[in-house]
Amino acid sequence: MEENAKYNPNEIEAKWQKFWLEKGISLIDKDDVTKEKFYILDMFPYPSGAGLHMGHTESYTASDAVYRYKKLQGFNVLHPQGFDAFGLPAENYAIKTGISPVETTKINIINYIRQMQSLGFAYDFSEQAVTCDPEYYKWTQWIFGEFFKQGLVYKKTSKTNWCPSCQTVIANEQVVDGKCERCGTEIEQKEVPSWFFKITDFAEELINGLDNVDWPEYTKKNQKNWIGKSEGVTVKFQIMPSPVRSTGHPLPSTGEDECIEVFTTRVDTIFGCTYVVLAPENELVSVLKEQCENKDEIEKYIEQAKNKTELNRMEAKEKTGVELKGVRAINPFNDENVPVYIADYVLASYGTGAVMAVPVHDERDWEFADNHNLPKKGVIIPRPIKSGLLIGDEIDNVDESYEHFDNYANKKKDNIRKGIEIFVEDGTVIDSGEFNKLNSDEAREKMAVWLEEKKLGKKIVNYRLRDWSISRQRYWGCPIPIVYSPDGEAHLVPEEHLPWKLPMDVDFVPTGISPLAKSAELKKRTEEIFGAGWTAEYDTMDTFVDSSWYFLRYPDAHNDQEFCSKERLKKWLPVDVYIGGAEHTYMHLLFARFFVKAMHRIGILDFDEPFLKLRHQGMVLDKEGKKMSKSKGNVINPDDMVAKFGADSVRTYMLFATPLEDAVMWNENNIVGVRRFLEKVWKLQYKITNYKLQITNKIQNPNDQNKKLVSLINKTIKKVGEDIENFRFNTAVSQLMILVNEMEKQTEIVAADYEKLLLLLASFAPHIAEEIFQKVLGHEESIFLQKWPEFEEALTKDETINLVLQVNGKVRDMVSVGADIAEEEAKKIALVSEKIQKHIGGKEVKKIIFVPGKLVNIVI
RNA sequence: GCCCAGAUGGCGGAAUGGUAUACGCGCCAGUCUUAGGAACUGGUGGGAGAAAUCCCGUGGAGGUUCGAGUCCUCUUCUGGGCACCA
Repeated sequence: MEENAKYNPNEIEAKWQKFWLEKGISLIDKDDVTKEKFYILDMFPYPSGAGLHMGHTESYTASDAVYRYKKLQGFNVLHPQGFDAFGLPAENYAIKTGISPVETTKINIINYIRQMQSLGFAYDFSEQAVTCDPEYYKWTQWIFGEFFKQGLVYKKTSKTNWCPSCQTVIANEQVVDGKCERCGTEIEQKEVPSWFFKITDFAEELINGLDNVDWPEYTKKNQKNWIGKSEGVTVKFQIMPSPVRSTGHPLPSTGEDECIEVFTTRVDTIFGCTYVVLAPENELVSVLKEQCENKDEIEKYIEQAKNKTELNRMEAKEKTGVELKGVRAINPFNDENVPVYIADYVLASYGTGAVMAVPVHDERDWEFADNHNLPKKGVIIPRPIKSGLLIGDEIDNVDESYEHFDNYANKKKDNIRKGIEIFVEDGTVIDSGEFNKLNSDEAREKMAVWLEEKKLGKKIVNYRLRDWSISRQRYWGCPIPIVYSPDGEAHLVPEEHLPWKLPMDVDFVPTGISPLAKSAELKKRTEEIFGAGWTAEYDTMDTFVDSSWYFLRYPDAHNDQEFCSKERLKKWLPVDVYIGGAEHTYMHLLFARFFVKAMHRIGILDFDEPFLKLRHQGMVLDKEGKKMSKSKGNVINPDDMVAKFGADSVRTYMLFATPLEDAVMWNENNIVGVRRFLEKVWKLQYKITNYKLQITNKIQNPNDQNKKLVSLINKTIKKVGEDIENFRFNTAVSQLMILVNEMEKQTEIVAADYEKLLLLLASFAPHIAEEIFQKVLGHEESIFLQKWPEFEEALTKDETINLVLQVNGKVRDMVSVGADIAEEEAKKIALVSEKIQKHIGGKEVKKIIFVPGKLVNIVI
């Protein structure tokens, strides 16, 4: 070993990457029963032409660190990677250049794998999941088939979001700000036939399952909000002819069933209802308008509403609407008749497509009432509060109870009652007959019972979640395995014909018709198998379908009999840790959970949550904290960073800069810190007492001089392990820095200690650890086949501590004492301290607090 | 508007209710060097002071506590998400 051999990352990194590959260090025996399994999963990337971005780099570094740590701990760790390879960008590129997506995808995947290996990510690439590979999508189609057989798939024509640029339908969940998530074009409304997955069937399970997984709380909350459960009641408002009806003709007879059924979560406010609103699309409107004197006006409004996209309706500043003049509705609770409106702020798709409007207790109704000069009436008032206690329940007369409170509360109550002030919270019910004095929640319960007894309504649960539309009029996706008989009936493509392959003879240019419709190969194949006149489904699947089950494939990716063997499924699933971006808080995670729950219900899986533990990585921003984007020209390429600083430095900096879930500002000036740290680790090799020293886990004759080091090593082993378990990589790295700084101060270090350092470092900076382990310490085996070092709990504790002496909570002195100092002894020491005495200043000591191992606080 | 997350030195950040600012960057001084850089050593929250030392300090205002960056209430600002869901 030359004394002045420099740390040259580019040289050693390439060398060890080759070594690991050749020795198959990252390959695992998936049927090994001798070790406990651990499945750590990354969100697989879309293989774009731009290559891996820094966001991937961060989360894959984190998962790679966990992988290496778990492996050293003796687990059999599955750490797979694949590619979400279907999708629009490849198709758009094909439209532009004429190069087939098959080709570009292949090239991009090779590039991605090269980049991942250059960063030292230890993926087992022998079993990948590549969604555009027929070997993979055969099983996407098979699962679709199972869902189909179980009635979890259906086809319907509906008003859907149409992207004029992509020439395709997209799901509600994929509309961002009313624009296409992928291309940014404004979405239009269009009637398109589409296949749906019945995800709404699983709404309740999708909410409940969240209780059993270790996910960030905000992710769970977001999933729940997305599903949007709301409990309420339906109420039937009987329709009656308007007393102001001017045509003179009698109304067509309205049977008892001729009702407007509204949905509300706030039935406690129903005595304040001053009008009823129907969505323009509500079926009743077409009947009711016939009896209205302003039929033309109504029809015009319906027409307008139809042409508006959902976005326009939502964005409209003013709440528009038209009264159905000639119709009134009777509030079953107080027999009042109120006017009926149609307005597009009411959505046909939610609830019953009709609402009762209570302006004083709902902001939207308030606004609409203002615009149309409708009356307002308040029936819920804030609960009287006295001395912090709710006393509303104890009071017989609500008015009287207010006399005890200040004018503000009194005035507020009056304003609400008169309809001058809005109040949307729960409170106490007034002016509501037999329901007076109840709290909102009690009133809701009693009113629901009242409705159900009289058969005027019932409790129902509503979800915001809608079924998942999966049809796409695109080429580069998984073909939907459906064929149509000449009479137009849909049939599942039988399993023996799977994979139902994507034809190759296709013109990509979008015309609004699915590209597959133009394939002669597909037509020929369909007719040969099924008979003349049969046609194939021309739509392909949403790529979110492909990514909803890929984690089930990894353990057995080459299996052509099953999507995964029963044994491997049982051994490996569910995923222990899943790391990926917070942008998938809604869609991908919800869809993947739906798939697993549906497969569980069918009996294909014996677990019903895919990801036991989930962690998100933050965004990688430029050094000014701005998002990286092509247009800003601030995109950083991982290749350049690896070339400049070395993979180990890039990896370690990624983890050190900030907690995993926080945004990292990529500042090249700061990487020098971890680079210096690695240089220090490198130079420590020249302090080893004897390169050939036998390695043992025992401490070599600890003497007073290295006691501190021994303790520090034990502490570091403990902390780095705990930090990795808890995804606190930043503090793990800083602890290693502290250890290295201490080792540097030693005139010599023993090889055993150095080796421990390397093992702790290996998860973050694998190349330098392997280099020193083999080349300096002379091992002939990879460091990743070793064991995580052990520590002794007793040695992690300091023998002496700095006992903090406080007066009234302020630090006044500090003395070095034994860590196990007793209370009496500590108090005695505190009281004899000159500084403490000075601050006591002869005053009476009221109390002395002692915190073992920490401090004494004297209270005067 | 609603929901979620956050606010700590010049900067990234650390801190089971118990020494606020670990670790790193930057900066200052020194050693070395023809010089620059690199490397190494020491210093580095603000204020007063020759010093000992004292006072103030975790967005703001209150509160709980012997003791609050940490817990509670209100508030301001920033970031992210959702958007008429009755």
